[in-house]
Amino acid sequence: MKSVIWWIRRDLRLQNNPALHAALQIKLPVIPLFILDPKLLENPPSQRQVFLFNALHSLQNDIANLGNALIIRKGNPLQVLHQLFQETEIETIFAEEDYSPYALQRDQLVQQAFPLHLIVGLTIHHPQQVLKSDGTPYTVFTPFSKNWKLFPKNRIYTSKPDHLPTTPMPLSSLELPESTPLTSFPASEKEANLRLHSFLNAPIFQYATGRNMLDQEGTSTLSPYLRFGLISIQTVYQGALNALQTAQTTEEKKGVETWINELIWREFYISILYHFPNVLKEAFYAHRRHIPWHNNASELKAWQQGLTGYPIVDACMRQLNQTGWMHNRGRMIVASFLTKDFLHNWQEGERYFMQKLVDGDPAANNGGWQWTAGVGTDAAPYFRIFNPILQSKKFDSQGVFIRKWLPELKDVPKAYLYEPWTMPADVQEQSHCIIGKDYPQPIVDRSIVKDRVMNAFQVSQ
DNA sequence: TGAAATGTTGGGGCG
DNA sequence: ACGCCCCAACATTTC
Repeated sequence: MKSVIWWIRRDLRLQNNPALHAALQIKLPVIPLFILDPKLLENPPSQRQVFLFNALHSLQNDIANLGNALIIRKGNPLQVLHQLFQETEIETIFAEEDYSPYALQRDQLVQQAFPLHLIVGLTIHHPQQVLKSDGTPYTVFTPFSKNWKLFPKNRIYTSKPDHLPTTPMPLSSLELPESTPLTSFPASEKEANLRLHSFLNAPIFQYATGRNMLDQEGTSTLSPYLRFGLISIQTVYQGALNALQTAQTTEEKKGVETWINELIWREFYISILYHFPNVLKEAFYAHRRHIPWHNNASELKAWQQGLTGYPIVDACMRQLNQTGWMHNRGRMIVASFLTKDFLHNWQEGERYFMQKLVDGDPAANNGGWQWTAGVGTDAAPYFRIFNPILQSKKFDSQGVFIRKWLPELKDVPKAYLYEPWTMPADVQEQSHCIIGKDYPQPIVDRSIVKDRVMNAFQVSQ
């Protein structure tokens, strides 16, 4: 008897899974397969990889509860599939389509050798679908989002199947190494659904303002779960549409709409990477590819470690280092700081974020960095420079966030918290925080920043 | 999904 | 009553 492979890549879930749904339609035994591709594995493992392994463990349990077994194999996907096709009779392979340059190339090679059916599911719309009237891709967000909203949504909603027909012959599977759970992001499909629910329950209605507050839990924190598909974007989007129906005030409606916009930003950057894969190597705009960056190695290091002397920057970086996640407002602040205040090449920041972020996704991460640096699609103008002091006063108005991540500033009075270098010597002593010893002097003199950025960007034109 | 500089307006104090 | 100045609040411009 033949079987069907459900090749799992970025869709580690049972509920509302279009690829699994398609595989079940065939009415043959299903082989749930995950391939550990050495090209995508890191040593030592990043927090993202730990999250992935945790999620695989969880999926393994969920699949076992359906009377089937998740098969994990290690190696080049072509070779792994070749081996499987020799071990057992396989009718076809179903997988959710992935649009990163590496995934596209990999799947193209697999398709030349095997019957691989790619199903749309990573995004609501295929990147080929939302195009300008002349057939070329959008490079500006607003018209993209308008058009995106016009397209009818293909809604395949499938609840968790209650049975997964299994092959009569057991297939061998790799034992996953034990990995400790990430405290901030327990990796299971159930957790993803819980997070969506609690977000839709209240925070989404204040999202328009709440999303900016560093000291509040105003965001969904779904990004790692969407990154690996522990929840479906369709489920998430439908939840938001339902919230839109129940929104009472215009403010609440605005909150929901703002969040939906963020989901569209996600698809916008996936689309940009799909149509312009070169953005992973260079700035989207040719005239922004030769900026004379300052690129100081010790400044980069201070930024990475959260030791720049600017509290909000350091707090955000330490949140990233410790949890593998950073608030979106924080990402903008620290990215602006690296690329503008330090005038450091955005690609170095992009790389560091990819190393550290549990939700690190090449499309969104690249898009965000090019946006902040002012070198990419629909980018912030290059002269838009975030003032870390103003930003922290605005979005961490009580200083709760700074104190949480910078224990050395715990006792610093609020009046000096945002600019600790202004503390008189006696106050430094009283608050057990000697500037230059317990907490660094600010590394860059912000009064030179704007001129330096303006010069660098003008030279590059 | 800036920030700072510059411009405009309007209310109140005051001679 | 009126003009003048000051200045905060808001709007516009500039990078």
